[in-house]
Amino acid sequence: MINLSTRVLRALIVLDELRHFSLAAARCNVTQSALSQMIARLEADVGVRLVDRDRRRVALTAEGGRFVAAARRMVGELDEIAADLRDRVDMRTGHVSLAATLPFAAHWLPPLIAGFRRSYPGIRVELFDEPPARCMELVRERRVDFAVLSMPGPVVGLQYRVLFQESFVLVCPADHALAKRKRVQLRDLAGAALIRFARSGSIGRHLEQALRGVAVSDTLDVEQLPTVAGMVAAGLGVAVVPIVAVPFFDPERVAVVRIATPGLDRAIHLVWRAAHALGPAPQSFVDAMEASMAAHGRPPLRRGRHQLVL
Amino acid sequence: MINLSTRVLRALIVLDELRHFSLAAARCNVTQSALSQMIARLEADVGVRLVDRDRRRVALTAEGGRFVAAARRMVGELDEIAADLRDRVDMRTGHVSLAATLPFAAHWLPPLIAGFRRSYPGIRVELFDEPPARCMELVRERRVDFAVLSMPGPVVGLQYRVLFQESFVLVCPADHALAKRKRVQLRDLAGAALIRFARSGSIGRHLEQALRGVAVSDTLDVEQLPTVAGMVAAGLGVAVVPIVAVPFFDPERVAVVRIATPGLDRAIHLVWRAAHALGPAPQSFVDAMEASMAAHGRPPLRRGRHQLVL
DNA sequence: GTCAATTACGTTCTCCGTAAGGATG
DNA sequence: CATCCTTACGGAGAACGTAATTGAC
Repeated sequence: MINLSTRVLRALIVLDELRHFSLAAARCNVTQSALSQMIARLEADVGVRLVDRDRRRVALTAEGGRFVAAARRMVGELDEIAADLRDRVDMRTGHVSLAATLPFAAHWLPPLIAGFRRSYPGIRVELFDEPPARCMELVRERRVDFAVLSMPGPVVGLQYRVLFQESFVLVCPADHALAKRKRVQLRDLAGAALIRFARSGSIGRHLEQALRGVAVSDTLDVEQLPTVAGMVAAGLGVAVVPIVAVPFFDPERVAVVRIATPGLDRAIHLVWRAAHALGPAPQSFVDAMEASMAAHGRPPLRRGRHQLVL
Repeated sequence: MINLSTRVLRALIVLDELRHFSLAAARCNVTQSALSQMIARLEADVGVRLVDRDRRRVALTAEGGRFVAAARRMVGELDEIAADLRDRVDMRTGHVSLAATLPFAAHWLPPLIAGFRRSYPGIRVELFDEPPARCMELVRERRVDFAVLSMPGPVVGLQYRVLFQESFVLVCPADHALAKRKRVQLRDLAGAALIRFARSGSIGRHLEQALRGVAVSDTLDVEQLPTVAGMVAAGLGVAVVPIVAVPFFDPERVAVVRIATPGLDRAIHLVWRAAHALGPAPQSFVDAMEASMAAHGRPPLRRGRHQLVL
């Protein structure tokens, strides 16, 4: 099985173009002697005479002509893939696909993606907004490069690290008794009508534990965050939601109150395939995510036309 | 400009197939350490991580996948051209094209070509029967690999060597006075009606010099050898022709007599491009030509159903 | 004699193998 | 602790450069 280096192929191509050993050698940055040896070795390797060397004139044989044509195709292929990879490293082309749960997908990521696309117009960005379980599936299936969600614990085939600590807030009708408070404790919810959401999911379980022992007056169970937002706005009750969910709530009709109960925060993770490094574009997107959080310690959020500060 | 060897490409392809460094190394007949270094060097060369190495699992990155696809195309191209060249060296495929003047093309070469094609069914043979000047043109234009003809002298761009010495014979009507002779001298043609042919060509000039001083009774000038044959057969006169032309003459009506005048022979040459070696197939054809002459010292010729002996 | 490619030879450098190192399950 | 990839280091061989040689014009 023939082995040869692309340097030899390039040398042959240059020799075919210039038809002159010394000039070709100069262009290849080797001595004329080295070029002569390279071609001689190449001919020995392929077992055919490729170049007719008159002392005065250089020309390829018929076989040399066929070979140099193939050499051009090979070198072209190499240069093409090399340029393609360089483009990807330099972020001129590429692809990022990620999965995230609804609050991230709907309110945090859009401006971030917009900024990323401005920085790297050649990179295609693909976002899947799915429930956490499906997000993890997408990562494992290689459908996405990574996901943003709260991991319940280690999962085979996946690795993760903490992106930030997410805190929870109380959302209540603007005219609710707690609406004017700067901060509340979970036990302050005693007697309130509580809207619980996604009880089967990780948030639901997380909150259920935290609220154990707090005697609420009434509960409504729903799955989707927008439903919670509608209910609170309608005055049906209060809810405890992660802070990234705040933009779902109508600022005119819903108040947001920080919850001071310690230990309520939960970690949001960056999740990607085990044994896989992120490629240049995905890595760069992650960098952008972390940079956007660097100043705040959490994703910056807007509520209505105003930056949300708590 | 990236330089790498096909061995590395093959190694990467095998690694992609087996997804296991140790096994891939074994198949490549190198140690696992060597393979590891090869891949590491390759990654450094192209500037991108190509392989994700979990200690347990090996998988290509997105960039690695693109690169290995290109690697497969490159290696495929190489193997293809290598097989093609091997086929040509081993004479399984190839091409021979030659030019020759009429007598060679019409009577000497056909059986030779037939034998050659039996020996090498994959080789295409192309024969141009043209006048000498056109034959040389064809060689210079690279339309043919070589030609068989009598060179008047050195020509720029062409090189040649003697294939054999061609002698001349007298052809005369079977009832002619000289027909019974075993051999004649040129001066014996005095008083005979002489048919001259191709006076402008090399044969014509060659004979005109030789016949200077011989007082023939009459002359007819024609160009084409078949015309000479028809005239002699019709009893219009005698002619001096190269021995390879004998098969053109009707054995029933024309006698052939050897000419003993010394110095009348002329050399027939193998002519090919200067500064060019013959490829495998043309070289082999030339070998076959020379082998067919080895026993005779000249091309073997048939006249009617019988081998011609003079 | 000059130009241009090959050959000879010494040196450098690449690349492989052995062996130790480190991480993972 | 076993597996499997990486790193370290030493040696063998390939390839390059310098210089002498050959060959053509």
